[in-house]
Amino acid sequence: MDAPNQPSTKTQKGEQTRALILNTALEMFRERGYENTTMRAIAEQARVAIGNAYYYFASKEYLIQAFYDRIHEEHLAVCLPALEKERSLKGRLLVTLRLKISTLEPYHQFAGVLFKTAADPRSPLNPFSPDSDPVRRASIDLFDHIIERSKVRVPKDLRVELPYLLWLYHMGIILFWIHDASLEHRRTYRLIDITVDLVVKLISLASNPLARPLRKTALRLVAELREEGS
Amino acid sequence: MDAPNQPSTKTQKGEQTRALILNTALEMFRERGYENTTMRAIAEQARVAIGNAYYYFASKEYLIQAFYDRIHEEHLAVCLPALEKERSLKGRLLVTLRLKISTLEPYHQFAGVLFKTAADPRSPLNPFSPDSDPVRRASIDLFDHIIERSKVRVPKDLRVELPYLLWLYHMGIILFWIHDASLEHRRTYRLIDITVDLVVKLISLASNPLARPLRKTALRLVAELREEGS
DNA sequence: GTCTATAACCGGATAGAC
DNA sequence: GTCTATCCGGTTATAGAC
Repeated sequence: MDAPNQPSTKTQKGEQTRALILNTALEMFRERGYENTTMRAIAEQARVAIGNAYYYFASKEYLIQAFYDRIHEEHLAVCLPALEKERSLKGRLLVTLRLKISTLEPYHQFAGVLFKTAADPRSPLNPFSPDSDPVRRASIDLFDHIIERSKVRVPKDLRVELPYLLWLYHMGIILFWIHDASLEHRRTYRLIDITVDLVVKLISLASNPLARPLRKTALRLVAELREEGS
Repeated sequence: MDAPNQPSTKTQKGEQTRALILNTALEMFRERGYENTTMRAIAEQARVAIGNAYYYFASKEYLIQAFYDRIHEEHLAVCLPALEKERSLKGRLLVTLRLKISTLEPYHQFAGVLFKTAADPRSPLNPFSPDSDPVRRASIDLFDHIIERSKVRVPKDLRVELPYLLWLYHMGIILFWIHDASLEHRRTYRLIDITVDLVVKLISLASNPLARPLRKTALRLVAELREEGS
């Protein structure tokens, strides 16, 4: 079952061409920014016809969707090995978030566009949209893995929602990073240090049996907000 | 000192033309949405040349900036009288937020675009950008007024940051509303009810002398995040 | 199923005359 | 302040080749 934006690159060659176009585009985005890179220029640089670019990517925005996938893969590649050495939840979260930011680093100036389109509820690039389902799931799964293989014990009800909540939190960090103009994004790293500490403490507090009623209420609210429609 | 996007409409006639274009645009946005309304169509409907529209609004997006101003004015007009009858902080926040949503109501389907552009750090429409300074200040001032004329007592350090924090909170509510597809946006109103209650309780907790150290830490974090640059 | 080449459409934005 | 003409780039359409 292919997503509508992934026009079934069935053949070997098709796969290659698709990758070629995407790589070319991402490189150009990094170097000159998104707006300054025209579809014509991407096609020319990749030495394909412009129609071909549109054959693989329904629109310029879909190149961004593909970028999400790419980033997630790269992040996993560095993150999973690093996680092997960390068993505390705090350490695991720190590693994950820091590596996420460093993976995104080369694209900082281009990242504004990401969230720009991502914030439109009708855009397929909205991380909550159906089109983003696969990446989002994969990303949430990572947080599930982080909890699962850590030493923490959390109550079942919280355990279920926690990966999603941590994913939301991580989106917040990225949003901050996008706006962060400090040198080497030190403020983002500082924010990570501070908030990871808070988050872990909060989880521990919420796991206390005494906090059960409050936790139930809070989780009901969360569940309600996640619902779609009516 | 005029903002760069407000090309000094000094003359009577200029003021009129500007208003005409803006009104026409907003009406068309409401009826057919932002993307489906072309600058050409706006100009035609308003019976001005397209170049003239660009004389008053540097880009199509700047019409949105003007929309912010307009909404804020309308909100104030209904909100201030209603606030006269409410002295409790909780009641005042409820009134303010509910009226904000109802003021925005006619523009719900067009609102996606707002946050779309608003999320781009380089966009002048970003509510944190210098161009948005006047509206943002005015909006934060409203929250200052809400606290000031209410019965609550909050410690000085918190008092200073509170208007900004409440403004942020209100932005979060709007973001939720934009994504809210429920009938008559009931979920947003429910969210307001629940969270206003939480917020007020939290303020009261944070005002407790025992909470002083924690409050100091939290406020330092907030202050740090607000800083610009380096 | 992939891919090319080319022309055309559409709408945001700009230039320069008046 | 206002207009017309033009540019530019995303996107589509066409028609055909491997």
